[in-house]
Amino acid sequence: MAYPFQSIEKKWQSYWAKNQTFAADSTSEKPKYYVLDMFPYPSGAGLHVGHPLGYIASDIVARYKRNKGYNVLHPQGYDSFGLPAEQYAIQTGQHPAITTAANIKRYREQLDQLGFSFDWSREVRTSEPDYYKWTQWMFLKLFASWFDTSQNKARPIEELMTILEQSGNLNLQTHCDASTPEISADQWRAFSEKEKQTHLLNYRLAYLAETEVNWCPELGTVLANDEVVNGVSERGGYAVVRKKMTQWSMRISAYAERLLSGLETIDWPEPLKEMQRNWIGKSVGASVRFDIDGHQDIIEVFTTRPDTLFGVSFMTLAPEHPLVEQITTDAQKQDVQAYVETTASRSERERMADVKNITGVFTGAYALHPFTEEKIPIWIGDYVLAGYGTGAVMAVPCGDQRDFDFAKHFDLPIKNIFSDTDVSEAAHSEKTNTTIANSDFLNGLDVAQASKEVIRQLTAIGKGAAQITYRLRDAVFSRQRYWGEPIPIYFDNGTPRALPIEALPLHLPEVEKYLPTPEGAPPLGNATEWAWDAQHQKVVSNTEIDHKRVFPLELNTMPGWAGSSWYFNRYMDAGNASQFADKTALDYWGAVDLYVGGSEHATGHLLYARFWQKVFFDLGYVGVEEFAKKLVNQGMILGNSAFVYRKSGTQTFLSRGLVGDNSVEPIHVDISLVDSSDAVDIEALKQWQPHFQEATFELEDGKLLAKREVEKMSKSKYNVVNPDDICQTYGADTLRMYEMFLGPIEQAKPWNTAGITGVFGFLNKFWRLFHSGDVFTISDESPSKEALKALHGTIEKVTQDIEQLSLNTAVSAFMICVNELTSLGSNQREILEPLTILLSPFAPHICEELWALLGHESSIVEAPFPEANKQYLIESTKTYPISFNGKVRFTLDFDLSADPKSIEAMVLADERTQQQLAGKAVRKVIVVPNKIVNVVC
RNA sequence: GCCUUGGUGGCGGAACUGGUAGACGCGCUGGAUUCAAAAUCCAGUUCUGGCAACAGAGUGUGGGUUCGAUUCCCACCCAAGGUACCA
Repeated sequence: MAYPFQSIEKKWQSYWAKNQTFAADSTSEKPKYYVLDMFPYPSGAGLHVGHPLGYIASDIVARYKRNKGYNVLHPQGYDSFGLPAEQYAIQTGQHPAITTAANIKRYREQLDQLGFSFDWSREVRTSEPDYYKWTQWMFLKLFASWFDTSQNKARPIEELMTILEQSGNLNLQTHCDASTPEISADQWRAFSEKEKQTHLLNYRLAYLAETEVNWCPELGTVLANDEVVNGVSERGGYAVVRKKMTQWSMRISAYAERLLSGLETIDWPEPLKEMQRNWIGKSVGASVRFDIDGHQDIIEVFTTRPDTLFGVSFMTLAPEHPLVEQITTDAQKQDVQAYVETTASRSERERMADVKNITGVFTGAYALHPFTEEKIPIWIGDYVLAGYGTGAVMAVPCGDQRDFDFAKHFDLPIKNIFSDTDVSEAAHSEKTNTTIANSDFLNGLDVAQASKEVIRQLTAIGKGAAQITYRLRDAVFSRQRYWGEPIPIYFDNGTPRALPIEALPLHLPEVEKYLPTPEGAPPLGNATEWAWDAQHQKVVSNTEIDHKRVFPLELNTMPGWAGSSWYFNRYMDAGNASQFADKTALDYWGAVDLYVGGSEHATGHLLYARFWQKVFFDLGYVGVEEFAKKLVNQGMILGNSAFVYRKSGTQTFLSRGLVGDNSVEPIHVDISLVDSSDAVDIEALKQWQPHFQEATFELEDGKLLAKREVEKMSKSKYNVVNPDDICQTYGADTLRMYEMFLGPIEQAKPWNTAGITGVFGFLNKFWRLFHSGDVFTISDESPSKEALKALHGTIEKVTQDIEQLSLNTAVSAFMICVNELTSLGSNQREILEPLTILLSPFAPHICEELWALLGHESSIVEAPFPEANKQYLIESTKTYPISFNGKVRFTLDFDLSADPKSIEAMVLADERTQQQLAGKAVRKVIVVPNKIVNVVC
């Protein structure tokens, strides 16, 4: 008989809810611990067994830390703005808020049945006005800030205005748009209000500018760089094209260096840090200015190899480079124009797909070498990207493979500037194994020395300087969608203006259609009530826009990552109506101590959240610069798909062994129709989908065998395992422990329902320790030494394992312990009481029940976590393996208090030693305490 | 190509700073209980040979260091994830 998990789980879940057992207190004297999960998007499909993996791990840590005496914050919420609800709204006209609320209700039911110790009183939903009010508030703070490079931090825009008032921007050190004009204080003062506002957009951390964006026509919106994968949209896989549009952006590039160096201070997985480093893409090198023969203009290039300056044999400009038109000679005009047009007509995707084809064209113009004054032909090539560096490169064929290939293809000279290095077949792109030659004052130097020297000389003649470039681009922040936070901006004669803070939240208006307007404006363009009455400080009907002081409101909404960039701070003081969180609460909870979530957010959410946190740290709103001290990526739980093979063009299905040379298509079938021997239940298959009723089946040994494959869990692959079903059959405690037992949490692993019986059996065995027959029975006698040893060894091991998040081995340790106690017949209170608390983070329901049966009234969350008594772990005698030259030959029992010398003497005195030696001399004896004795002979 | 992580039985996976490799679970085999089944319990299960005691091999491959290597070093192979005309 299985233990009554169903009634137990229901009982304690309602007990916890009723007593607010897990509500955290922000004013505790106890040390704090903040465990956070990445909050889910509540999709319509509900949870499958893969989703709760990370939640279970963090819940174990949360419960453990509570028992360890910490004040634990373990909240949960919903990232509830998002595309699926909006697309459902487009199809059905149902408001996304309704869909979202229904999905959240379902999520909550599923989460509750797993017994998580979330503090639901702090729940957040990014789509609720009392939450997104503060997202909008933060946007306005970003809008009202600029980055001061001299102080390396964000500052309020008013302080910049004071500086401009006093001295213009001539000596200003800031991170601003490349096209920002130089202005003096006089010029600034002479600016009209509109001119001032336009100028300030060059500095604001949230700014409106015409930028080249990733436009996805299918989705009808722009996408951030991290939402574009291989030239298509991450969601849906639709084509993405480059397009110039006026868009809101976040000046995250100002924080490139701090985002990079901050990684050194946080305990995050190395692969994830590496992804962020690559995304930020720091390159150290120099900028070099080349004069153009017969022109006023100069070409500026960025290079990571300034040491190769004397190896330059041509220059290459991106086809979009602004100088292309001006410098092209009449003779080359036609060719150049044709080339520029062809490249412009090609999508990003085509350009990427076709990187092996070398294309380019000569402009007819020449640049002049900064030292030798040599004439260098200027070419155009689409291997140079307009968006990186300066959009121009100095081509050094002997030191860069792409330059080499380009030179070979167009028969341009290849000058060798490396001594004793062959560059006839390929470029020498490594920075090692060579010294510089044929390079005037650089001859004989190595790469590092030469780089340093050439930068010194370039600086001296004013033709270059050391420079650092980052790949990180500013993040586009506008989305042409309905179901997102409205950007709290109105337009005064085309100039963007912040809504006053008191006017927040700026509520989403009702619209009739969730599609873009016929003119192509975002869905908010359909709203009739979407204008700002500045005088009365309220949103009014669009028809009033012509009136004095009524202005159009911004139609774009914020991207999905806006709300998730700061939610961890909101949990600290979720109910606060007057601030995003009180400073006292923020200071008390500080940073997240353990953050659990997927690595797919590496260059999205996790980068943007770090950026926002740094800005609000600079502005003094939060006290820590990195929001999460430690992060763990849980691996995916994969589904075990099943296929049957259909003979091509027929309705005949073959058992997998009969496929042979037949041409077949694999067809997914529902995994519930396939048993553990991979045989398909054909009758059930016919019931499942009608078209199988007319099918014929070719069997082997009377069975239709399916092919198995491990894939991502998804509805369309019919391989989803639902946690509800597992809870029904085995209970939540079994599911929790089994998911942990499956393997290390960082690792991806396939789900296999068959294995769950092991954990289920364990919990039943544990239950039976407390019961004889069906009667609760425990003994008040003193436990045996063996039982105490088993208990304390388990306490020691489990404590270590939880601290290291090695939860699979902790489950194993419990199994060993219970097996041992069962075979000892040990059911003493002194053993079972601590064991119950020890297990409670993993299997909270059964432990609560047993704890109550043990006669305690209060919840076990208040019971102290047991400490291992080391005295029980030390054995007085121990069996040592004795090995000869590393091979174990026999064992001997020793008193552990004996010193190594006497152990050695005993080994040598044993007659088996003499047998093993067979006359050979003993060279030395190695005694490894508690492990092994090795005799070297 | 580059970066990161990893490679251990039929399977998921253990092994602390180098110290008896394969814990724990699944599966499989045999047994007990049962009229029978489910459930439960007991024993066995890396491979090869042997009834057995036992012997030999064995942590992707090849070398090295060491009394002793899954662990450290060198070279290579493979897999997963990330990323790419980034100058």
